[in-house]
Amino acid sequence: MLTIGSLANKTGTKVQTIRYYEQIGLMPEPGRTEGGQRRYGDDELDRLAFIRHARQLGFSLEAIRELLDLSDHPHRPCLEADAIARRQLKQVEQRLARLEALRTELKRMVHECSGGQTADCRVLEVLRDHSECLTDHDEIGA
Amino acid sequence: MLTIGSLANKTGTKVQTIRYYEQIGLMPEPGRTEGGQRRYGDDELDRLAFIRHARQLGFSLEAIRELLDLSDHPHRPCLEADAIARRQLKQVEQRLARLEALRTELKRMVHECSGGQTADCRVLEVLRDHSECLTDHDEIGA
DNA sequence: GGTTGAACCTCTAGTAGCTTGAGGGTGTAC
DNA sequence: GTACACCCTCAAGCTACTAGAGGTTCAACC
Repeated sequence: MLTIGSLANKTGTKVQTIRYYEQIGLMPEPGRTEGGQRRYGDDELDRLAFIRHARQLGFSLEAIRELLDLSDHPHRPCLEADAIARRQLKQVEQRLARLEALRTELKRMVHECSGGQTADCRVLEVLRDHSECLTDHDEIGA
Repeated sequence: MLTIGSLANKTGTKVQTIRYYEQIGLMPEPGRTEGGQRRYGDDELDRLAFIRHARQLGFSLEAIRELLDLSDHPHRPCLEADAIARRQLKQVEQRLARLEALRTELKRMVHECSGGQTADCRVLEVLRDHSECLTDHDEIGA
């Protein structure tokens, strides 16, 4: 039986985060001691490890909810899980493309900085003059 | 003189976002008509364009605040602006490295999916078994 | 001059995915 | 039996916006 703290340690999660996952129904309500402290078993450890791993891969909590649900029904076809992963892969590739464009522009800014006064600063100039910019207008979130 | 709506159009910003920037002090309080509607001039247009461009490059609002401040003092040395940009570049490169690792793992998951039952699903299996995972434990935000 | 309708106003609350803090109770080792 | 690390709940805060309610103003047209 694990306390919430040791579960947190084993999974690289913060204690508050575990309680948060319970609150939103991603983790089940665990057993409690007489005094009301949570105690966890191996099932919960596995489930939390699954969640954290998926989070590290960038899956949203909603996607993880679906994946856990699929994982709980081993006889359903796995097309759905596959679709979720493909969606995630696509998103990752889009973000990569955007970040690569940003890196290019940032590198250009930094390399052209003369080290003089801000009046001549290439960094500020580039930011001021949007016309030199390659990136498009729509999305911002990285 | 521009209304908030046309300023929004010209810069690819939402009206609410402009008001938000004003609220947090990133945009100045503009002049108003007798009826109380905001009216903007070219200075504000430039400032907002600067902000949006910097946001597209992934700078945080706090970083942008510093950059605007530097931009307002053309005779200060530009080392600071350069440092902010370098910091940003570093962050972008870190995120790129992480995303590339994610892409690799996601691709592996997706390509190995057999299309059978969830019980045999490679996607879920990989998520369950953290030991196959290459990514490290610390940061999660993409 | 009157009327219409798009665009404007303020204020509040919601989004994701947590994190932080206040104020207090529990469990265990010595 | 007492110290103290750990646990509890509840509420609020974070970033960077976005959405909606309920009401007002502007500009064009007749």
